[in-house]
Amino acid sequence: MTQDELFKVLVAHCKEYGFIFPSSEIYDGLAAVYDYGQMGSELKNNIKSYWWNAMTRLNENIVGIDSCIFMHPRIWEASGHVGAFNDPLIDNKDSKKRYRADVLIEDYLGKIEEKINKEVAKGRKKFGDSFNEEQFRATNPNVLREKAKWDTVHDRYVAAEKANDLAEYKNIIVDCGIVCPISGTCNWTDVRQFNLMFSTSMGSTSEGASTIYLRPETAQGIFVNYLNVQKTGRMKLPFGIAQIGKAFRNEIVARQFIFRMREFEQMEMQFFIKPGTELDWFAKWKENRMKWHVNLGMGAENYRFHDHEKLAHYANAATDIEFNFPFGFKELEGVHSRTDFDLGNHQKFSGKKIQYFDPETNESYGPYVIETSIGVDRMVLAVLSHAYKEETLENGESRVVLSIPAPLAPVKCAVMPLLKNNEELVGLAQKIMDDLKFDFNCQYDEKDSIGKRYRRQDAIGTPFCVTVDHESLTDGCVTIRARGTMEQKRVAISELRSIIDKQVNMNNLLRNL
RNA sequence: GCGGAAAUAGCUCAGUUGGUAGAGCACGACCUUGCCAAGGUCGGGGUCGCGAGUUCAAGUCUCGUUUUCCGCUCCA
Repeated sequence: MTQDELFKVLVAHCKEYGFIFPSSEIYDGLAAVYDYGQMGSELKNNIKSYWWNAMTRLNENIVGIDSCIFMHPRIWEASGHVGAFNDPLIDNKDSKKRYRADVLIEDYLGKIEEKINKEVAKGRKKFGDSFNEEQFRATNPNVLREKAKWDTVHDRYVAAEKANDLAEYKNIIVDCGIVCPISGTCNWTDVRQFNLMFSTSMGSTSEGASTIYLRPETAQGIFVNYLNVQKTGRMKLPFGIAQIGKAFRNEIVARQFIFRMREFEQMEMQFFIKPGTELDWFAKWKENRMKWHVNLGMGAENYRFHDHEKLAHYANAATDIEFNFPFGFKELEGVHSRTDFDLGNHQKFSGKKIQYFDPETNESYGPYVIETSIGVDRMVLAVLSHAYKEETLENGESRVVLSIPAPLAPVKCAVMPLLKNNEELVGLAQKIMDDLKFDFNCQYDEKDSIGKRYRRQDAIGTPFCVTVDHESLTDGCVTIRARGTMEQKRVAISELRSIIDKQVNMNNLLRNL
């Protein structure tokens, strides 16, 4: 099976066994939005819990918050999202190429400048030492003609930009005869604005309403609460704030199942530090985060760092932790050194002083930030795509098994009576179920043959199956069967809890960090 | 967003030159069954993605639309 086929089969498996459904499916679905089903939400919760506890419990200087999706609109100006996420785009209908309309016009203006410069150079050559550039520019007809053209276009461009007049952008492009460099034609679509942020309005009356955005990242909720947390938590640098929450991006193309969705969930931690120490902390968090991933036991060879050569406007160091998905190594988590870009801008835009008074040096400064940011949905996909296996058994039959790391598995244990028409077996199985359900997510199943029930549990990644037979009624023992090896052992009912706990308890994972 | 392909039962699919929708698996009930799925009997389930049009008649032809997949594009 190719990786491509594997991916398709995985998507089907996710739907069939209640992990992930297309959103609004009975209404034909909604593009690039997916819902988590009864199994998927358990898996997702377990992943979040592994991250949250690793951050907030294992680090005394990291605390968690839960900020809102709605935030003051000015926050997105301060963060740079309003500027950077708003591009006027235009397509050439012949070459099918897409351009930024403003860039096309600026390039055109640049070409006119080039022409003028050429004329000036010609004049300089012609007149030699007696050349007076100012006078030449003011009198030469060729220069004057080009300069007039430049002025007209530039004025229109500036006005259009100021008024955000998309139709005028297109008029300028058409009027100037700007052509697509690929097709050479002037066959353009209308200019459209692609704002990656979703917006809605707050206020119940239309005249009193203001536009607010659904957050495109959770990080800003942490930055705007920096002062609150630092003061009320009596936090001293270095310290971190962790958060798990939904974010929304109106992606032009959202595809690859839950890898790129329009509504997604992030787990972000912003670590505040003294300026100048950022590269040390950056290296430390890189290592720390990689350890968290590898600790799940899905194979160190399936992860790699991808250091950014080209840095975003806010960063002075950045790396991705990539995972070997069925469609190749792709970003799973980002670790960024964000300098004081965010806090500094919030200080500027809000007018509130956002500084840290360092009691050791008696000086005040704006903290620097190391960010770790991981997509929960990508993490779910990483776990599922790694876990999915089709095995051929010794007897020639095949089984589908999800080798999900046991602490992350949605169901930890299935309890089943060997026969369903026996009141005693059913009664004992239910008694065991009632006992274990306080410690683990358990499933009771009495339908179909025992082998079939085992396969059903394999397909959702349940680490243990417990089977009650006639002997159990007298000897107090049951058969426990392991997902990975399919091996069965006879154990005392009283030991069940500790046997299962050993494998599925998340604290054992955390202890290895 | 552009181009191409696809959409029939929960799943995988069949359905002839247009003539009132089928199979296997799955699902439910009962029987059978002593540990790695698919034994028996009976049963439920589809306005063929949605909306128009052509036609005496549309799952089938035409147009539109939605969703998915592939390629391009985009991804501070």
